[in-house]
Amino acid sequence: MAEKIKMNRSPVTLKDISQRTGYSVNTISHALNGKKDISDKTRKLIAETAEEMGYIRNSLAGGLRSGITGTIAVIVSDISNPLFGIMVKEMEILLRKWNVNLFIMNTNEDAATEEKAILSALGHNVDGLIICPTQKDSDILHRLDMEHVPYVLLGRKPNGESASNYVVWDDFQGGYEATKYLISLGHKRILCLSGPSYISSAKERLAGYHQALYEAGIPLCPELIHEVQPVGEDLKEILTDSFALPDGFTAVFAFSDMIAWETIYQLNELGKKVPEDISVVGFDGIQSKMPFPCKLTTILTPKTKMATQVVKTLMNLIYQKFEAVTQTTIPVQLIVRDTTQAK
Amino acid sequence: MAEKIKMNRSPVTLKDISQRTGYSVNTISHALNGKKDISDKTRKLIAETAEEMGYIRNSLAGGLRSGITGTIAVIVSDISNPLFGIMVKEMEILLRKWNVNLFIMNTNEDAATEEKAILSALGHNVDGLIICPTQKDSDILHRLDMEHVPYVLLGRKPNGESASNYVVWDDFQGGYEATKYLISLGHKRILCLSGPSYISSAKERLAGYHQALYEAGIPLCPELIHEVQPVGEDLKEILTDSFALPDGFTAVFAFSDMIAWETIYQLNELGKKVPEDISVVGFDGIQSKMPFPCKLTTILTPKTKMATQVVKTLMNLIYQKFEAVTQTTIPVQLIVRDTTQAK
DNA sequence: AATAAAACTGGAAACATTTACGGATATGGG
DNA sequence: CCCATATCCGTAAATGTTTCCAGTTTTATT
Repeated sequence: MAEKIKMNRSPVTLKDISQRTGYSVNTISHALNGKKDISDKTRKLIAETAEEMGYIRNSLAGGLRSGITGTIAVIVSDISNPLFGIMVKEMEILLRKWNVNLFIMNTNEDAATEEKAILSALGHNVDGLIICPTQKDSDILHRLDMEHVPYVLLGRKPNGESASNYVVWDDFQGGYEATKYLISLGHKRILCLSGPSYISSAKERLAGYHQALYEAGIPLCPELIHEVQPVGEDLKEILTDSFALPDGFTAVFAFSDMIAWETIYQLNELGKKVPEDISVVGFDGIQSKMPFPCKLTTILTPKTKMATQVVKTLMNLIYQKFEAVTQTTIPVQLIVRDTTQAK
Repeated sequence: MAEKIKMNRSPVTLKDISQRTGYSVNTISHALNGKKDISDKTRKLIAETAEEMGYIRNSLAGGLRSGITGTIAVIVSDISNPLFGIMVKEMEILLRKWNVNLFIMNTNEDAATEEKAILSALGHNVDGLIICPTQKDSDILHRLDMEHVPYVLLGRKPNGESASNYVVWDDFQGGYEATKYLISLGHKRILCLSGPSYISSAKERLAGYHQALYEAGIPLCPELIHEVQPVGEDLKEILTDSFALPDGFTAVFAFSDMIAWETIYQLNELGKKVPEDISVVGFDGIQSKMPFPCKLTTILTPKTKMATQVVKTLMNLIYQKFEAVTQTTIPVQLIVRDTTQAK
């Protein structure tokens, strides 16, 4: 952070209002904040003068003294991912009602960036954090625990036996239902395009996939399970290789809509039609909030509900000091559309 | 903002480091900030002690005294719109290098919300703002001018003769090229799905549309020009009505990719094929950053360039006090893909 | 060895607000 | 009329940092 050449605002302060009205700075503060015993007449006069003079409360000074800054940091992997965009928007609108402002930070799934972001947030004395953790082991969350900073994990459960508060979707259920549905359509060779195994949601979706296969008595084929990158260049190769397997594959379960779309695109490039040749199921249901022409069969994850629940949990932690651990799992829903059909 | 029950952090302060090392608070501050003459030995010792004690600079206190908070507010209509998501992400990553944090705020294209957001940002003493203004007349930008708060407009030019700094795409060029291209394919009845006329970018795109028609000697049909809402329920009606016109239409120029996608979807619902029956051109080129299966012909607006330029302009304003007005127009590019064909 | 300059460090004020505490005036009941 | 209580308001300390001003020690130069 370079050096700013000179201060350019000279905002009106409580002192200014004090001089104008004749009341003490203290009284002004109390009047504006509804504290203490101030006569209605005085309160009204002060409020009007403040308004007239264009007073804006200085959150830095207030926060410094009181410990409440009215700020929350939201730390996600990638705000340009509509999944996060939708939720962050929802949160921001909710929080504005309480005059709480949002810092937004991207980790890019990098642990060092995550740590830097969290420390920076702490330096700004945020009242709390909402974090979609990278889960590449880092002890930064422990630090938050140590310092008793309220935070809620978004979409991913903590590693190990941590008692962090979190809100997640039912990823196991989603993996299970997606796979079971494909099986019900007669598919047996289901390519699974998973996420990194250290991320809890990917782990659970994969467990759901396993469970569905197991219940249907279909043998598990490790060569049909791949970890792909968010926007993977390796996808084409995976598809080509999988077609070359002895039994090939007839369906794809992708762990995000982004991956599903990319898969459909690559399948087209390879001359395969969806759903005639290959069925594809996604995960997220981003489409439900955005009008894309391609109607993807997917697992719908309720994003508004998630955003609301996360905010509610955090506000409880901060303001009610509701110390009990709150861990919420939100059910998901299979949405059948146009990218799947019976084999 | 409710009341927080009690302070829960007791962070290590300069005073703590002072007591541990025996140096004055003043010296600690200077050592950590590279100011004044501090011996390398002392500086190193202080830095190590700070590190060891887990010191985090309190930006509130620092900002209060120095006037520099290391925060910037980004105010857009809708962070869940990937167009903004992509740019905000880019900005955040750029600014993190200077240890600058981003407040994100949604206006939802509402002037009152915009004003509230900006005032809130001022209360947090942001060093500057990046604003995609609603342009529904409000004098809030004047206030920023009055108070000499650095800000840069994003994607929209100021109303009237304001001397605001801005970075925009060449919307006129985009509107012109999109229309000209459709004309070159033999289209004469081009439905124009515009945005609100009080928004500068929409105005300019429409002017480009006019110009292209004019140059080609094609008469302007007011009934082919419609203002549509971001995610409009009225779209279906517009399309149906337009088909019912004496000469109908054979092509659509949509002012955003979102609208283009929605249009294609609705056209399919109406039994029309794209591009066989109707050609569609979008605006934004969101697809270029996201792998959707539908390859839309569109006007590509360089988003990374925009984000970089906005940040650069703002940083100049804040730190170099570069008072001259900076107004940048970034060229756009027609990308021909699969939703257009000759008539 | 004297003197100037450079290197190094501290004290205290300032930023704008909140809060703990206490003082003053008015109201009401006995 | 007196005391208790409620109502209304002010003083001063506190938050953690930066900055102004100044002081002391060390090094370099003649």
